[in-house]
Amino acid sequence: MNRMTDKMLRWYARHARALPWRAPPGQRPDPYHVWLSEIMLQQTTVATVRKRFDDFVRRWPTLRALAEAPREEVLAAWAGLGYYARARNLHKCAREVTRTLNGQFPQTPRELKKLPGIGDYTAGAIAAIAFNHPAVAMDTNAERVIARLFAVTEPLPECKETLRRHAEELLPKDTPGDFAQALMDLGAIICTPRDPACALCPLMEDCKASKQGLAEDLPRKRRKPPKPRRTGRAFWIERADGRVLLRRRPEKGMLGAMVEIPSTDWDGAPPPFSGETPFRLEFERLRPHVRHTFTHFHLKLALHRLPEPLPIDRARLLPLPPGWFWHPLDKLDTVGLPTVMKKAANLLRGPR
DNA sequence: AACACGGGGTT
DNA sequence: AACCCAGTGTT
Repeated sequence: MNRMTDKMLRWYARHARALPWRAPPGQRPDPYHVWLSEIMLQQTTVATVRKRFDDFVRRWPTLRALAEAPREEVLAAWAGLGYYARARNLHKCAREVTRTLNGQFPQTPRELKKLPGIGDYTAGAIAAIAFNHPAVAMDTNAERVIARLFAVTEPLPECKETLRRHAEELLPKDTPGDFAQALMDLGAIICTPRDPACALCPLMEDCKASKQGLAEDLPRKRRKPPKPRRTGRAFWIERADGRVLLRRRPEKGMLGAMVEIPSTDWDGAPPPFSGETPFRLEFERLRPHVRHTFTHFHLKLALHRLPEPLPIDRARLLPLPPGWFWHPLDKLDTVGLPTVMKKAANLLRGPR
């Protein structure tokens, strides 16, 4: 076993974080738990996932239970976690594994990668952690730790292959799961993006970047372009019996397949207020806007609502397009609004 | 290789 | 405001 690997594993044995999806020492974790946690953890912090993982497992204790759940319920349970393609793929993957693989996840990265929502990293992580298959799991933690250990100064993403080769040199064939998680915990606790705790690092004397005073500068990354600003309008249409008009978004694109308050497109320039309001109804404008930042743009959402709830008999005359529905206001929290829509609803349902 | 795709936390 | 986070899928 490589000297650095040995130090890493010894450190991990003493400092591993206790996390809900990890098995007690000496036990094999449930592949369903490993898979679910890895999907949730894609671009999402441990603190956020901690709160949601238990909810999911309580509600759907097995892969089969998740596969048999209605898709809307899974999407609603995912609301607020972001990157909603993950939720669509999660449900699709659960059904594929249950139906065509007899409920058993494949054990190799090559086969795992064929499943929806499982890419290079997640395939390696599941194979290593759940099945002890000798694979590396290159996430940003692993990339950072390896880039520093070997002082890789070439920027990401060009150096990805170099980093992977270095990681594979260190990979212990007998305990790949511990290695993957040791790399992650080291990256999360010691080898942090900013102000790494090199003095506490078990690999300090092996780390080329630390010796050169380069640790905090690695890995190098290219700067991201600034986010453009967009605007839109949301329309709150309440009915006299305490329901509000919602709709499901298209399958693909932003917030795909999620529920929203009827809104205009989010362009740079919203249409005039008196223009295309739903059903040509007359709306009042709320003072506060909703500001929300997505991955690649800032959104400023103007909020509109009817002066009075719509009488039932008038509401019945509205020609509801496919995907639109009246939803009880007292059950708004169970419908699964994405965060931007939750912010809007919280303002719209309150007083002016 | 570049881009689309959320949200919350830190600095 | 910029950066970060247990990335994947599409083009």
